[in-house]
Amino acid sequence: MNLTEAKKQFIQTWGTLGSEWGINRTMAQVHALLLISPNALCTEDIMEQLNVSRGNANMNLRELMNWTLINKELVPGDRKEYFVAEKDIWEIARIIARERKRREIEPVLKVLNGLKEVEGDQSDKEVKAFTETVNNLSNFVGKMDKSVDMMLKADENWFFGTILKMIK
Amino acid sequence: MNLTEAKKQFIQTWGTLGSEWGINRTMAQVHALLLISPNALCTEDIMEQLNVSRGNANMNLRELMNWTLINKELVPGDRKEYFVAEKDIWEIARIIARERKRREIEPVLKVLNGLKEVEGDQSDKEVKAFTETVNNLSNFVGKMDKSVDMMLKADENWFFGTILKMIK
DNA sequence: TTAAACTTTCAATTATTTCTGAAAGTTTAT
DNA sequence: ATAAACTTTCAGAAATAATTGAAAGTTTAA
Repeated sequence: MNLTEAKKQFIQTWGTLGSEWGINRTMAQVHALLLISPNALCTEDIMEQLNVSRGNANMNLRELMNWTLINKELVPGDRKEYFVAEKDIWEIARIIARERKRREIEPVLKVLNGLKEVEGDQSDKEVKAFTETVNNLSNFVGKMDKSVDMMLKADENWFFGTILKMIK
Repeated sequence: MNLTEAKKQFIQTWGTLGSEWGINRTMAQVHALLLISPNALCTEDIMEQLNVSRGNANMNLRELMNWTLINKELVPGDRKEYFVAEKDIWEIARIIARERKRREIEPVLKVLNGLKEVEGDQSDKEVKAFTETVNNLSNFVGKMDKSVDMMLKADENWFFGTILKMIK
């Protein structure tokens, strides 16, 4: 397979994975494009290569900056903004873990903890089933949260080294 | 907070989390409803409690069965089908991990491995950047895949015991 | 200043996903 | 057989999400 075809397939695959994970497809595609690009790209480049409008390109670049998955890069003698992606996969994984923890895990944990204090008689089976599920979930999600914290502090080799060692 | 209000909030929160993870909101809500229900519910119950149509209820129940997150339960002397959710959170986590691995990780891994064989001169920086990213990603996703395999075999206490011990 | 170069915004459009509900299909009891 | 009880299907409707593109906003150089 030639490079042009391979790039296309890579960008497409990453975009599909993105939507399956609740991430805007174009955002994932812009990220993919920058991931495999040896040099920084400007908005025009992205519009051209992905066939998207200026507004769309701008919006998704901004969002990728929010996630800190990409950075602006200034090219001397040029007024345009150029963008480069963080290339270290472990660093990317940490950024995504950190953001999803903040946006998803933490708010849910907060709600679950609030729901532990539902009033009612524990001999009522409705109440019992509810509190049991909420307690179990809150306990589980709490452990997930702590596990992500650990991963955020860890070094890649040590992390996978330890995890994969368990399998034996 | 009273039970009715708490239930509503729980179902709503779970539904929102579902959409953030690329899962149909109603499917997540049906799951939530069954998770906190002490007894099996029939399609009518779900239509009523979630205010959804028969078609919608049926479709999402079927999909939850596909995931094996819920099971049919027969009530003697009744022709209707009743549904119960798996309540063990660790088992639920394993089911979700297993399904997402199958639907998302494995296909991506396959594509990435295919893309390793892109033809072209490694002294071309475009080719070099592409193969480097693809190789790093493929390596990383491969480790993720193996980690999920391990989790699928593991016992909850041992798993979190080991993971959380690392944090110290 | 000011005008060119560039970025951001946002109302309107388009695309995608989800939902409805009635009809068709299936099963069971008699 | 057949009719009642129940489940599934699916074309069209509704809801949601993403995209466009032109106008407004901002920055820079001279």
